[in-house]
Order: sequence, then C-alpha cells, then structure tokens
Amino acid sequence: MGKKNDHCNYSQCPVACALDIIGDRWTLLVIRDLMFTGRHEYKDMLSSDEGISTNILADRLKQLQSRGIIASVPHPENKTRKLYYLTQPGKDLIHVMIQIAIWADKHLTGVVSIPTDTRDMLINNTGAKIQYTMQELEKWEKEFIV
Amino acid sequence: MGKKNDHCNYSQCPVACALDIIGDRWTLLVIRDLMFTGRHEYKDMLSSDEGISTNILADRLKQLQSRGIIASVPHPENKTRKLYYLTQPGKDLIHVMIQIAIWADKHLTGVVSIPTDTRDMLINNTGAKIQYTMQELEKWEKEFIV
DNA sequence: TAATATTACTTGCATATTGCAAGTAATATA
DNA sequence: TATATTACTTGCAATATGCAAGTAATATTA
Repeated sequence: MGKKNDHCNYSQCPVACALDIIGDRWTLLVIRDLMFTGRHEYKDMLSSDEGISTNILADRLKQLQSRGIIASVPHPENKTRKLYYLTQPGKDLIHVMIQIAIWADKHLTGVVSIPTDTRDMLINNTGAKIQYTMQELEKWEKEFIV
Repeated sequence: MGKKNDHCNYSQCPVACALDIIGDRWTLLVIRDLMFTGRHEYKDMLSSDEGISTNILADRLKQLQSRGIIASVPHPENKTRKLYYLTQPGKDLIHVMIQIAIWADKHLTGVVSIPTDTRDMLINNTGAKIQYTMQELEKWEKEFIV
C-alpha cells in the first residue's frame, strides 16, 4: 500500500506518480547496484560506497518488490543467501538512469568521475551502453533465474 | 553548501551525486512546473495539484538557485512578484524528466493520465516534444528575461 | 488616502523519515 | 561444536516534512 501523502493521491502527472516510487535518496542507488554493478545480494548493496544503512536497504528492497520493480529468489546453492534482480519495469528504468548519469557527468564535473571506457560509451554511444547493460543482465539471469 | 550526508561526500557515481540534488519528492516537481506548465512564480507553483507546502517550496527554490539550476528576476511590472526560470543545467534535465514520464506512462497505468495530444507526442515523437518544450521556454525568456 | 489584498516568504510545532548502533534467527564453515 | 555469514529487525536520536499561522513589502480598491 502507498503512503498517505503520496503524490498519486492528488495528481495524475507521470513525474509526480513516479516520484512516489523513485523520489528519495536511496531507491535509485539500489536500482543502480542491480543494473550496473553486478550486485545481487543484500550484503553486496550494503558495501556500496554511499553507505546505505541496513534498515533503509531492507525497506527499499521490500518497497521495490511490492511494486514489482525487483524480485528475488533464494540462492541456488545456499539457503541463507538471497538473490535480487530487476523485473522488466525495473529494467526499463535504464533510460532514466542513463539520462541522470549523462546530466551529472555534464553538470557536476567537480564531484562526478566515471571510468574512461564506461564514460565514453555512455556519452558517445548511449544506445550501445544500454544494449550492453541489458545483455549483461540477461546473462546473469540465464545463470541464476531458471 | 551541501549537507553532511550527501552521497557526493562518499561517492563519485553520477547517479549518487545527482540524487543529492534531485533525490527527493519535490525538487523535480518544481522543475516540472518551470519546464512544462508555464509556471514561473511562487504562487503558481504552490497551486500545483500535489500541494507543496510553502516552506518546502521556498527551500527548494533556494537550493536550486544556489546550485545554478534555476535563476530568478523581479517581475518587470510588479515589485512584489518574482519570476523563476530554468538555467541551461536546469533545461538539460528535460531528458531525465521525459524518460521518467515515459516510464511512468508505461508502468503506472492505474494512476498516471496524460492528455492525449501531449502523450502522443511524448511517446511517439519524443524528439519533437523536447524541441517544442525548449522553444516554449525560449519564447517566454524573450519576453521576460532582458 | 486609508483599508484590503497579493506576493513571497518565515516561524513554530507535531509527525514522519533517516541514520546509527546493536541485536536476532537461520544457515554455513572451520 | 564454535565461529561466521547472511538477511534482516529493533530502538532511539537527529533530521526533514506537513500544516497552520504570521510577516513585510508592495499593489489594488473603496
């Protein structure tokens, strides 16, 4: 269930309604980890540079699952581990992520730094970057999701 | 100055650093108002459907100005009024806004509703939507900014 | 010109969210 | 059998949000 003050209770604007889901400091970082960094487990996401705290991470994973943006399966070889991954709605956020990254690369030059090859593809061959990212996700899925 | 817990203090990731600026429930709605709805004054943004409160709006306008994403001028014919507008970094967020809107239109079908013509251009002629939006902003600027 | 209205805010306070540290339960490993 | 991992939960202080009310500088109306 959504929250009392969710924008979607007052507005049908796509940006407003999307912000009920992605409009906070952490949600898109969880998506980023699942989409670009090969992280698929709770402990992996905890280890990201930004230092998300355990309760926030648990909450966001729960919210994203309940919204159908991510899903999870038990690790095939270890019952204590759990694998999270993006569903199609989650994967479709790649276009949002990419545009945020391009904007930040252009306008937050003092603070942002992207590895040269990654940046080159992002800026000069955005389509290829998207394709490549999707291919990597598919590869992973073929290994871990039936 | 940024806040103590800003992601950019811990990470150089473009998404993380961007979230220090746009990662909350209200900032992108202020951008939306300035970008797509022809709102340029404090009172206009207060009147948007989502019901932003006066202190939050004042705070976000201040933050966005200090980051150079928006700017303001006194109303040419009325000293009590003030006109806010997007700078180039602010305008460049159009690609982020458009992708969020496209994603929400596709995946939040129960809650999102976009006027038919607007939606048609957004989905089927995204480039034209961007061009048109920029043209409208330029028109406004020619009238109100020197 | 005096009284009312607009506009762009600020202030105070209750409530909600976040950040941090510590704890727990179910396995897995040594 | 003892220690580690993993994925969480809990409690509490600090911060941010939501809401109502107030303020100061013009502008408009009677």
